[in-house]
Amino acid sequence: MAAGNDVMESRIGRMCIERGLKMTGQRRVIARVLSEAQDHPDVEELYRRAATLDSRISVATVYRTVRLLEEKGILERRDFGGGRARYEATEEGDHYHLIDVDTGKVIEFEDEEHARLLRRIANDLGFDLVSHRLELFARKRTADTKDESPPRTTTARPTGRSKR
Amino acid sequence: MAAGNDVMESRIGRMCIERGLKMTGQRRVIARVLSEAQDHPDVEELYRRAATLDSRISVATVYRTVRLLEEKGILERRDFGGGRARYEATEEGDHYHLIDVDTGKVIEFEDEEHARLLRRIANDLGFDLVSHRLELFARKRTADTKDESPPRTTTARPTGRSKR
DNA sequence: CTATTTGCAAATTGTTTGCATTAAC
DNA sequence: GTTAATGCAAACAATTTGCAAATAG
Repeated sequence: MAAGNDVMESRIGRMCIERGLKMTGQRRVIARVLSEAQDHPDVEELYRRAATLDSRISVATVYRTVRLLEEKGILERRDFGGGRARYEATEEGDHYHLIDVDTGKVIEFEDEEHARLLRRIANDLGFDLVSHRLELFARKRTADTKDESPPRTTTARPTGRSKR
Repeated sequence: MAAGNDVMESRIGRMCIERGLKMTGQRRVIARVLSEAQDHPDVEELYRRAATLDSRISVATVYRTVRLLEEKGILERRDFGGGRARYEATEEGDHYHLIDVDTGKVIEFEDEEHARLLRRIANDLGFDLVSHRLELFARKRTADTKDESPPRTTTARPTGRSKR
């Protein structure tokens, strides 16, 4: 394995540079943490992970950084309930989140049909869709539950990333 | 016009009684304010309106009351961004909100197809849908924008209530 | 060098809570 | 009467900010 795990700028670090952001030590660390996150951490958690890599970092800086990166379009803020904002790197194409109400685990999925439907709805009301928010809160299906949904074929599918 | 605007219990006031809640003066006032609201007021706004009708009322009571009514299923809490919770009376059938990003105005709409689609998505992922959240953020269509949506007929339609 | 960024602690914002007092039922 | 509800102010949790010191470019 060849991965300059300390010399090379993280993916998000590179994006920061592209946008002309000053790369301080703490910013680089936070960028790395964000680049490596496979979940949707809140600021507290980001701070914890960042502090592990470099202890001279403060929560205030984490707050300032995520806000900055959100403004730059590098990050997206999510609200899965529970009062604290959670973050994930901006990705191509919309995806949505299903939150397991029992475990808090977050599952991502895509759904083309859905995105189209929303755009149409806004259009029908005389608006252009700027953005939207969708969260499903659900519970793992119990073995016995019979399939009651229409027989139509599915467009939904998990994107693979599974979350805390 | 015949409307005992002070003698009769408001719609939500009646619901409180049905569920055996003790009807204090302030609770009655808050219930009336909620019953008459045609929008999605936050606590601050509810407090302002309630205080107009009866000044001996405190924000704490408004907070306690909306929480109570939400637990009782009489009210629903919404989050349209902006940090504060907003409330509206529980209604039959799901409806969604489109927030005009320029004016902050909220438009409600229903969409049967949509609700079905969400249930199916959860199902396909192996879950039973417990609840969901959907908000559209949009901008009034500029006159020139051509219709680019599929020619299929619409299921979305405004429910009539238009909001702040 | 100069403009930004950081740390720290204090400040803000939305909301909750403890406790003595008041009011429903 | 008793139990629950209220007001007030203090407590909280998440996030923001002022300012002097540190640092990237």
